[in-house]
Amino acid sequence: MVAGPLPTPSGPGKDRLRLWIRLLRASRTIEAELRERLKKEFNTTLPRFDVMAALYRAPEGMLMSDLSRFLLVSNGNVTGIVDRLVSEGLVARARRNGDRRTSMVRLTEEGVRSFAMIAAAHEGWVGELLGNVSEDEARRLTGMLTSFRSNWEGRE
Amino acid sequence: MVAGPLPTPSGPGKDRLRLWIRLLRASRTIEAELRERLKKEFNTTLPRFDVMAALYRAPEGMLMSDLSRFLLVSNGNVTGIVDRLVSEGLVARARRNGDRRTSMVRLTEEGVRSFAMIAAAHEGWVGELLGNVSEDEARRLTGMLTSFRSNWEGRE
DNA sequence: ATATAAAACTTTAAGCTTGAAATAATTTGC
DNA sequence: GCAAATTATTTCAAGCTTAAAGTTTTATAT
Repeated sequence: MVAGPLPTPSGPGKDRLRLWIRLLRASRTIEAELRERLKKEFNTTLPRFDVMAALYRAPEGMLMSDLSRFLLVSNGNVTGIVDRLVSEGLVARARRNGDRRTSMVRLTEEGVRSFAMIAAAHEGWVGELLGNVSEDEARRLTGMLTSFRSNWEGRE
Repeated sequence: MVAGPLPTPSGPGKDRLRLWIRLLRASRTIEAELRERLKKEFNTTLPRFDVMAALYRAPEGMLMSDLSRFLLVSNGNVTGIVDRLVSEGLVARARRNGDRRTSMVRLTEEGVRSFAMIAAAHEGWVGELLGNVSEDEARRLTGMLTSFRSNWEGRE
């Protein structure tokens, strides 16, 4: 849904539709640029970066279900991404004694080192790509987005 | 990149990073909900909807390359989606006399009817999902997003 | 004219994504 | 204790996505 159904929609509710289209186009444009740079500079992907970022925040590890809930993606999806990260030695699964259904997933030492480097570049890129948003404006926008995010928290 | 590298980043440039994370989470949350409803209510997908929306705006048709540029996705991607829409009778390709490399892609009559129905529901959903954003706030947010979109237009 | 380059698409391989079905382990209700 | 339900995860099929390589057609430069 990058496009609106009509060139310039108007009428009740059209302002929200237009907002949604802009929001989506903005995030897709930035996302595409970040994905390209991750590939070119670090030979990695956005989903891998997402998973590693989540794990970096949780040194003690996360359950697969926590990961998928946090990343807003399906369970099966995370399985595949983690599989690949494990095969590259960036992530490790550890079976737990308590509950043998679950496995704690965490970054390896190499994973931590690797992510730290990528994250630093990533932050710089975002700063660059959003360079024409002033810090003040960024805070205000963030506030507005947060306010309507709260309507969604815990939904299902 | 739904997650930040640290729970609460702070320092120079962190406001833009936080904005980006919020932007991405907001659009992914809404996107996921719309995708689910498109599937449940109309047995279709977001990419199909995107393509049809673009074609609905252009009754005379669009070139494949125009479509992919407009939708911000790769050429090969559009080929597959259009293939499926053609096989379902919603879209038609028409070879042009002038340049035999290109084909004009357009909605069929059934495609137009189908899209009109889906688009009406879609607009309602967006209105609902962004219900707690006032119309005025929506216009202001749209303006802010547009201003930094302009930095990207025509980039490559 | 004719090679060369450019343009418009399609194809391909690898990976991402979902929803649904399948497995396995744990918890709950009798 | 044991069947039934629940929970955590993986597997699967279908479709989406990209970048790169391949095809066909058109434009350009000798």
